[in-house]
Amino acid sequence: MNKSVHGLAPVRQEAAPLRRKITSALRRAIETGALAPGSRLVEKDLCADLDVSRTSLRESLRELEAEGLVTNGSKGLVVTAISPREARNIYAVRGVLEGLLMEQFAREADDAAMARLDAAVTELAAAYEAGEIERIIASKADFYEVLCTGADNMIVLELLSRLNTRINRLRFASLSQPLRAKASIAEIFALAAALRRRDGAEARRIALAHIDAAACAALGAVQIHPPAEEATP
Amino acid sequence: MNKSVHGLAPVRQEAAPLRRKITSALRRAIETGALAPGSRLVEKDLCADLDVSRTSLRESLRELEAEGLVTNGSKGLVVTAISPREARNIYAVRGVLEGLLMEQFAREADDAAMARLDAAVTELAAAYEAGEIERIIASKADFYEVLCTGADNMIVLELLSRLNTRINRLRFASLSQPLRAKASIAEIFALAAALRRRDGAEARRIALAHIDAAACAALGAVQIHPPAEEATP
DNA sequence: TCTCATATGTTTGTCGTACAAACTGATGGT
DNA sequence: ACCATCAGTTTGTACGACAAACATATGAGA
Repeated sequence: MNKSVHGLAPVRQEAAPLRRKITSALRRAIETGALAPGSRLVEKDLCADLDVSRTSLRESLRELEAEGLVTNGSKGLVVTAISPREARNIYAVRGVLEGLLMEQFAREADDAAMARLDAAVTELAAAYEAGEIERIIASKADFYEVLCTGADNMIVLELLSRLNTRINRLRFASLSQPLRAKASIAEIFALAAALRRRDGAEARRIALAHIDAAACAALGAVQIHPPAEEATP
Repeated sequence: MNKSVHGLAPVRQEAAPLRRKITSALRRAIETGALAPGSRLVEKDLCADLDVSRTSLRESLRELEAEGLVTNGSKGLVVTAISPREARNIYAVRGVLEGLLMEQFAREADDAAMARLDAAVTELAAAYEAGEIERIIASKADFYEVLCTGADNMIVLELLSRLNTRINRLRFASLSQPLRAKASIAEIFALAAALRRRDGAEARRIALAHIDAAACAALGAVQIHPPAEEATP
């Protein structure tokens, strides 16, 4: 997508409509837990807090509703709570999506994509090293962006982003374990190496293991991807 | 979810908010092609057509935007056009999601789920037989609902629904081929048989083949799931 | 005192209007 | 034929209004 021959990053969107900022603000609040799962979202209060009109606020709430971050229960809008089962399913889905992504990237990525991958991996490793959770999440988003662009599969990017917003609260938990961080770096490097070798199957295996580990860290679950996943004769 | 011991279907939501009806109406219009891909969505016109206020209409548009059915280009809102590449990716993603779904269902479904599956398959086959496209799509939605409920994975249901709204226009094309219909019935029965045997791997293989065939019918593409998909040593 | 019904307040869903800013297209001068 | 200005359209945002659904408090009666 980025056809620039220079290393210029695209200019950031300065003039985002107000409702996007509202949506982002609320999304962040939900992800960080400032708005706890299950808590009610009262329009009047949110308008007062954010100092915006109800019109714009409601449009933002519709977006969040469509994203699944808030739910329209019988008692009005509440922040969606994710059950352990749902979390497990999200990790399982991420597994198959990332598996697909790895194989597509290994098959289709061009040299520019590989170069971008290296840069993204380096940055991600630095972020893990630094231990700054916000930065890790941002770097990881970039990392996926690079992967999906290289694989030319924006559908996966969209779905993964959507899933990630839901489990970012859990990720805060798993990412704050320093032990995991060390292991994660190694896994990411191994992943990149496999991709550079264009070994999609191996990359997929590493990605699955990576997600499993993250899921365990986040959920304390034992097995997210049971043996059946591998049983292809 | 449906714990009723009788065969009672849940009561339909009578008092849906107006904006839901608006959203549904627009979604249908897009799916059927009444609103063609690329065509502009002018708020004032839509308000006039649907006879609703701009406030409610705009909330609906935000939902559709979050669903990816409409896109906010530089020239205002337009109906999202799906490129062949995107369509291929959607089919590929459906493949891995349904693969996961099959294995989960085979592993976790209880007797009630199996019974519901049989009913759904019978209905789906009847729909194919009758050749009524609307009915096929509705039955297939039911079919997935049964599968996801049995697999206890609502996340997949949500993602598949989202993907399906995007490619329903293509499905109109592929489903109208009577030859495909015959083959589809056989595939669906084989799928159900494998699930009843709890043979997740086989069910997954059939599902992949089914999607491949559908994709070919819709896109004229040759291969959506290349060999790498099977290459698990 | 406990219970129920009524009154009161709060929240949501919908509408209409308004207006600034961005964008579009038309008009007209050179 | 080209450009500049002007008017119309479209979007983004805000406000105020009101009915209906819902919640809460209040008070009457058992």
